[in-house]
Amino acid sequence: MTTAAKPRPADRVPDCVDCPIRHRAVCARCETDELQELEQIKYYRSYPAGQTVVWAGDRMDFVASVVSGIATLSQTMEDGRTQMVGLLLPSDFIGRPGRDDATYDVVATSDLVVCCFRKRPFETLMARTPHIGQRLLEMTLDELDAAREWMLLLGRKTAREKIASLIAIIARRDASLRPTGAAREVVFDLPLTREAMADYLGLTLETVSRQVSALRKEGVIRLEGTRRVTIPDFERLLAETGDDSDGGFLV
Amino acid sequence: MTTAAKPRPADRVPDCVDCPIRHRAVCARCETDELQELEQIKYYRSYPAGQTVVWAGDRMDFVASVVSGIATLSQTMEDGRTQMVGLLLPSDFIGRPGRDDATYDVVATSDLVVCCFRKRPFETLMARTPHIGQRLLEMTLDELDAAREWMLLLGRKTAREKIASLIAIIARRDASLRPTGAAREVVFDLPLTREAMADYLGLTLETVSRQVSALRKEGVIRLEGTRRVTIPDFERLLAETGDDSDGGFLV
DNA sequence: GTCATGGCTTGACCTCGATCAAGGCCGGAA
DNA sequence: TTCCGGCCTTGATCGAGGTCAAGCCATGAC
Repeated sequence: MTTAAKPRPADRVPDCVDCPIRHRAVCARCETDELQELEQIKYYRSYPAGQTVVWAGDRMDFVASVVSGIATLSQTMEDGRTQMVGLLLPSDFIGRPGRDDATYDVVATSDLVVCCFRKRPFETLMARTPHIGQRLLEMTLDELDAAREWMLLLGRKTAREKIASLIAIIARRDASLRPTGAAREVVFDLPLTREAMADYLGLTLETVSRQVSALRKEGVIRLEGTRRVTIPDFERLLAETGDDSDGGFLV
Repeated sequence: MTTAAKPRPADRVPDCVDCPIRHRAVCARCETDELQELEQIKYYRSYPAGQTVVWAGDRMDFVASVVSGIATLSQTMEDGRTQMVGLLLPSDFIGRPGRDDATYDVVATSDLVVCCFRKRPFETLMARTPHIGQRLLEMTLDELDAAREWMLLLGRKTAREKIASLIAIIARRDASLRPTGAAREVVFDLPLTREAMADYLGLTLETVSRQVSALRKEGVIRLEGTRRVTIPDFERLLAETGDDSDGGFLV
């Protein structure tokens, strides 16, 4: 369906790292007109670390995709107990086509840049462009698997296993994992405060702190400051997660 | 897009209660050919209560939709700890297009009838029929919301709140809720054993039993036998769930 | 009838993680 | 420099829920 006559925007933005949705859902498979249409309804927003992007219950007139930085998705009970229900990393999707009100709080954990699309036009475009919907279905199914994996963690794992699991997941996802050090060490920064980790794991921040200290004292991890983590032996860490030896988390 | 010339199968199966996917995803919006195609790749299976329908890791060459009965979705750790991650009621979808191996155990909790579709043809049909994918996206997003709501329950609620929440959810879903008794009482049967409830709530069966007894002794619920529950005052039950007063769970 | 079985309840006890409290560390403002 | 506030650590204590154990009750086999 590619129109040869028109210039192809895909050529202008070959890698398109600035806008994951367009890259992952559209570039590779859709034609020029749709790309241009997406271009017209998109805009960028950025938030400093700590700022709330969306409050649960707010009206949302856009959907968005994380470009850089980290955000969290969380719910809070009347009495203040809060549970994080998702961690949003670059390329993750925010918002739900077909729903007008936000269900969760979205908070920027680090400085954050998102690529927004006005919701109505996006929905219209989606209705006409199956690829976008299919890509979204794929992403949603992945998120569902991650949520269910997390249910096992929240319901059945011990505090120590929870901490080990979280560290393993973040380590796996983190870019700096790839250039593995000579000694197969993994080094990365925790993108979350102890409190945020507690909210994610269904623990208190004191318990998080104690368990992190315990893992450090036993040599499962090493710490520089409170954020920078070195994992000398990834297998050993995995053994602490309680997961099956081989793969474990899909997150 | 309806073809006037051909007989419309939708007329033959106006309510189509025997096959929710076809009904909800297709009947109302797609044309004859697709309906007939679905017809050709579908078949029914039934399982007695207690039987495992699919084991995690099994190869799955079908997707399916619950026609009647109740099934559960659960994961088990190496040492036997298990966590239920979903409750499948009639019209719920089983399986994931694009994935060949089952991620979770599916167990029939009551006698169960499912409507299966051979996976490859279903995927092919889906690629050509946007409505099916859209419907599936909608259902998946709902499941994701339910899973996240459950994460709050697992991570932050007390045993008593968990039990109250589960009872409220089941009561809401249950058909016999509608013909509300004169005194606004709600009566229904728990479709789960105490052990299954424990697996769902991240508790032990003893704790479930104790908390159910406590709610009974305090008059929040009444019991006939162990399964049949009467809720004399639904508001009072809701007050025990820890949820916001108004709506609460979307499940 | 009796026996076995599966599902449930209840009690006694213990442990893991929450709670309460104090203090350390570090970076930024004055 | 000092001071302050955010973030983190550690200790002491408490309690919700887990664990272990005994027993109940209904059903079905024999």
